[in-house]
Amino acid sequence: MQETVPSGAKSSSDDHVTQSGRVGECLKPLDGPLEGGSSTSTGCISSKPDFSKLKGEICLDNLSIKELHEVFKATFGRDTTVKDKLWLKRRIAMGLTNSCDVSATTFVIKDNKLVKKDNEDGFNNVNLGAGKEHLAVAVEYNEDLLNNLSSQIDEHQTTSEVRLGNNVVENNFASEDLAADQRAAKRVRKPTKRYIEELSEAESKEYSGRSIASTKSIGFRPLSSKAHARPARNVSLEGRTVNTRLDSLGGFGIQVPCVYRIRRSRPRKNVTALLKFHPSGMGMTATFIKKGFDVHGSQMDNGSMNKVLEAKSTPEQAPEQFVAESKKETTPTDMGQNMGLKYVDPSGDTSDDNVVTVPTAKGGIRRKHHRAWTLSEVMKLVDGVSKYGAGRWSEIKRLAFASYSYRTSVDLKDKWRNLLKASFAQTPTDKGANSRKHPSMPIPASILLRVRELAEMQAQASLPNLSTGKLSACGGRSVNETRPGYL
DNA sequence: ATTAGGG
DNA sequence: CCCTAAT
Repeated sequence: MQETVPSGAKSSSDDHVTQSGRVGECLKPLDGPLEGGSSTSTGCISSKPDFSKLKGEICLDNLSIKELHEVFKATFGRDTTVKDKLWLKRRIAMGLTNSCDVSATTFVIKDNKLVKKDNEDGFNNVNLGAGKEHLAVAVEYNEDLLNNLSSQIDEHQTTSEVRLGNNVVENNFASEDLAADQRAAKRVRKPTKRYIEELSEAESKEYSGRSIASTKSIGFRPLSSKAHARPARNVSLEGRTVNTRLDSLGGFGIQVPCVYRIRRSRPRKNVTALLKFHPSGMGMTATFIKKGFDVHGSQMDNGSMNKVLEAKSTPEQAPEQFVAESKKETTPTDMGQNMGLKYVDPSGDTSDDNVVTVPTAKGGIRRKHHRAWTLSEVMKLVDGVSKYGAGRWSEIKRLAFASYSYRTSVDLKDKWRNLLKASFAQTPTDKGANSRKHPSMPIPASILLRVRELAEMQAQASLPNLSTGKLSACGGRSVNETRPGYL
């Protein structure tokens, strides 16, 4: 590919330089666009940054956009979509020189310095001292730090006043870039109040420093605390945190930024539940899910072990907020396996949750809680409705579902709606019951029946004056006050 | 804060 | 389940 870029193809402004040969900064790039290009030439498809691109003198002016992209990748460890040549050059120059001072329009990088080609300085700068290795090392180092930091940086540059030496410059650029890319990708909608609430909640929990599972690796806290100028403001939009995952790419130890989402937590009260909280069900495999289901079937009495996770080993799989802190040490796969093996304690606490990632049509992925309704829960719901009437869900929740910290009143309502639908849909024909292919939810017919009865009663109760006309407008207050279960 | 509905 | 509009 690189041969397709003849020297003449570039602007004519440069070619004479090489002929002068006085210093020869651009010589190598022209022989083979980049030193080592021949050795790596076949693998243009390689997805990992090729640091050999950074060796030796770099004459950015002679590079095609494609090559610039490669250099960019080698420099920053990530791809860019920017097509602007000048931008790329400047950007790379800034990255390599670790400085913003790249006012020049032609770029030759050498020994960590920017060399202007028709400048006498170039001549004086010929001494190739001990620059090369330093360059490569420096790049890698910067990259590392950069990713670490930018992972903690919220996308709105709250860190602009952070001082961490020269690297700050670089980091801000990185985040700015990242933000730009994402903006181009998609404009996410503003988070709702609830999102923000729960996020901050999750964070405060994090800070409250509960003694979490044994394997919690701290690692990130100290750094992050430095990185945030304003921790309170740290919550990024749409509830995502950017973390880095250590990729073992070709032994380079490159850190690839990836996006996690903090677990959303429903429980707002019930502190005891929170205390018993423990991470579980992370990185489950398909077989594991099955296991979980079996257990569920055998003793579907507590709401704790209905875990349904997608069988993916992707990093965003990790459910709990500990994800934010566990990386570096354990690769995602490691973690998944460990956790998978030690799936623990389906004992009946009503507190833990789990997260499922749901692919969105727009390409995004979002996580949602999912907790299968157990039979006991359904029963409680049903007789809760029978007692207090459908619609009085806050009541039902408070009285009949006190022990279940999840299951908001809205959940109850939704479930009831679904039950109604199910009960009315399936009953007419008995065949319907048999025809269900999914072993998912047996749906005890008895309950369904009861649901239907209740539903009818509710319906009648809410239409008082049409019936016998005896009780309608008399007693307490509203018509809803009637309690079908007792009347 | 709760409810009712739509998605 | 999630998200919103109405109360």
